[in-house]
Amino acid sequence: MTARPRSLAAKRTLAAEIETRLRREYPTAHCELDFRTPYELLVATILSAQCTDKRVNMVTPALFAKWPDARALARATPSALEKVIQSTGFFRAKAKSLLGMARVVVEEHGGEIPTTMEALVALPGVGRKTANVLLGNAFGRNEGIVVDTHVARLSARFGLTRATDAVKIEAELMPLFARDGWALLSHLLIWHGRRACTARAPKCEGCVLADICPSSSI
DNA sequence: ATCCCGAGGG
DNA sequence: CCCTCTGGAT
Repeated sequence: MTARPRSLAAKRTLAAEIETRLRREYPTAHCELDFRTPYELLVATILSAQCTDKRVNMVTPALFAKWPDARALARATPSALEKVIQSTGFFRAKAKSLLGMARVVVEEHGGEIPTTMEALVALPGVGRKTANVLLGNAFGRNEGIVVDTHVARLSARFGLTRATDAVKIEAELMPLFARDGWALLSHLLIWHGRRACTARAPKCEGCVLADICPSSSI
């Protein structure tokens, strides 16, 4: 347990220590979604909202066998698609997103998933979080830190950020970490947020960051 | 009951 | 800023 960092320098020092420790704690942290192409990762990521990656991985093999790329998916009927993805929840909204996404990809990008933040976010059902996952994990880009609820909560607890809006949190967070490796860093923060730094009843005992955390209960 | 690596819409 | 969309796991 420590005081909340005040200066930019103090925040950077804390951020670097957090990253070092998390890299050591989770040497094999990686994206748990199964995918072989950018198209597959985009579909899987859209399906992963409010759903575990395990469950997404249970439905995607059938989905990709039926609709192996955006051109095929664009021709799917909503009911057939809904049937396949039903167990991931929000299935009507997700089917609508997937179909709209596939159609825009075919009509405006020649059937290939676009590789820029601007074009990705313009796709139906694709927000900043999903776009960041694609950029980091499918295109090897390094354009930002993925800010989801876990990253938002964890960085707030460490006093690294004050904003509640994801875009502002990202802007506050990026200057604090080294410029390379944001994709891996995002995974580490999310991973730790899910496993230890949970929303309710965080597992501070045994947390590798407890002694440098301003919010730790121990 | 409560939570899940969100996005769109009012 | 609020609400809604949904099934499954715990």
